[in-house]
Amino acid sequence: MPEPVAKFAVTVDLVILTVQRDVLHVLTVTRAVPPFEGRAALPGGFVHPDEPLPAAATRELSDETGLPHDAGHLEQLATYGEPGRDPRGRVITVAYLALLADPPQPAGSADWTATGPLLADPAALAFDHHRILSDGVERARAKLEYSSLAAQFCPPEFTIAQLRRIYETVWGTRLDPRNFHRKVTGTPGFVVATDHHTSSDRGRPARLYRRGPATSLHPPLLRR
Amino acid sequence: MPEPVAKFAVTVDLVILTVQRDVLHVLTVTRAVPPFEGRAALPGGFVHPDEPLPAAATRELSDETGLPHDAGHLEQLATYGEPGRDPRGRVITVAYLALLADPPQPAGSADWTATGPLLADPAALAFDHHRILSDGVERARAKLEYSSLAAQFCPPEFTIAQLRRIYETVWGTRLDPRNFHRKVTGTPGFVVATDHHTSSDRGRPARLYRRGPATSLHPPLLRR
DNA sequence: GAAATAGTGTCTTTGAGACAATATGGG
DNA sequence: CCCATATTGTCTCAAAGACACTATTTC
Repeated sequence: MPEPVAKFAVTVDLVILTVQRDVLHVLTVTRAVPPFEGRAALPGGFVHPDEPLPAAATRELSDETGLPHDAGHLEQLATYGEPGRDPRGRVITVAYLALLADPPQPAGSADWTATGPLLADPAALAFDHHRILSDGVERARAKLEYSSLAAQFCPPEFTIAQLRRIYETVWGTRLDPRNFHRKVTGTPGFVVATDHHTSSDRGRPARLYRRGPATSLHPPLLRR
Repeated sequence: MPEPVAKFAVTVDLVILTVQRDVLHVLTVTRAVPPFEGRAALPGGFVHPDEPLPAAATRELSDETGLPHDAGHLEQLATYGEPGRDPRGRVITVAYLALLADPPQPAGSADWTATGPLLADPAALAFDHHRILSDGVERARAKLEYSSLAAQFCPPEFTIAQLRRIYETVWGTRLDPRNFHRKVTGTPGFVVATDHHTSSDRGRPARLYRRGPATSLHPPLLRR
């Protein structure tokens, strides 16, 4: 006796993070219709019938940012399916985490929002998006420790100080510039030196680096 | 113009790991019907209409093992939804990872299978379960480094040597018993000493410990 | 030259790894 | 006693953190 198989609406929601002016920002959209009309929410949308989940995430990402499909870093975060998380009915959402370097100003009702106030107020975002954002930010924080992901927040060429400010912004800590420099340049494959330098606004010009081939950091760069 | 919302069958699949006789095992079921009839698969089942995802995972876990709902460790692993991963149609599965200490022999067609051969042969398991198992084992391996999860593979009271063999089994490495002992007993909250001892089969009797309150390890216990 | 930032060198401390030495049970 | 395993101690090395010092730019 085969029991009837329940079917569910499935969406993809995106936590798209970037660092702007030394503040961690997330892309939000303002909801134009109930429920949560006028409230900020994470961008997302329904998965198409024959669409792979990563394809849906990539599609939403470029729709919302206007960036090409291969821009930045994208990984699956987690899946949220509490009955009642959407007042309209049962919706299961697969959340993805994206990290971008200096993306363009988005079109439509989308905008970059500082994560600080959103994390402090559990009701600032619609649905259970506060929880999803919290999980996304925590994942990003944790991965900076043992992966080279921080460089995904930087443009193709960047200084060690820029990379350090990424860590300081995401972690909310201070790092010793000198020890950080030694650690980063001493980890094989993390960054690759170019022969370009910044035209310094103040102080000695800094060498520019590119992302190296390494994906994981051994030993890790631990938070205090 | 609201586009029609596609609906999907959603299942929960389980990677249930345990260590038996110094070998990492996973719970598998033998499929009784096509597709993949007679092939081993991870246990799982459809999510009920108003059932939270963790509830579905817990339900499947106790159905398959006969264990109470609060036994062992259970966490969400990842979600797999490739069109075509199930030949019968589009099915999205939310995979969970469970870690158990000396569970009972399961009933029905379920059985404990050594992970080694399953990981070596991508076609040993039905569907995309090879990928799911690989991800689950890799998650467990990684989490042993920076969490106290290894103790979840141990009975309520265990020796440091038992705990060490968990690490050696899951990682496939050798660890120095003396350095491991210092590290584990020196990490606050990882293990708590009891005043019980083993009745030694050979050698000096070992003190028995319980799981401590700590959940994360700082600094981590890194693989070589 | 003064100020600012980049980058190097050095010392101290912490913790991992190697391994000797000691403790305590069973034959 | 001998053997095996548990547990402690000691030494060495690698890497993190503190911080003096040098380098190179703008003003």
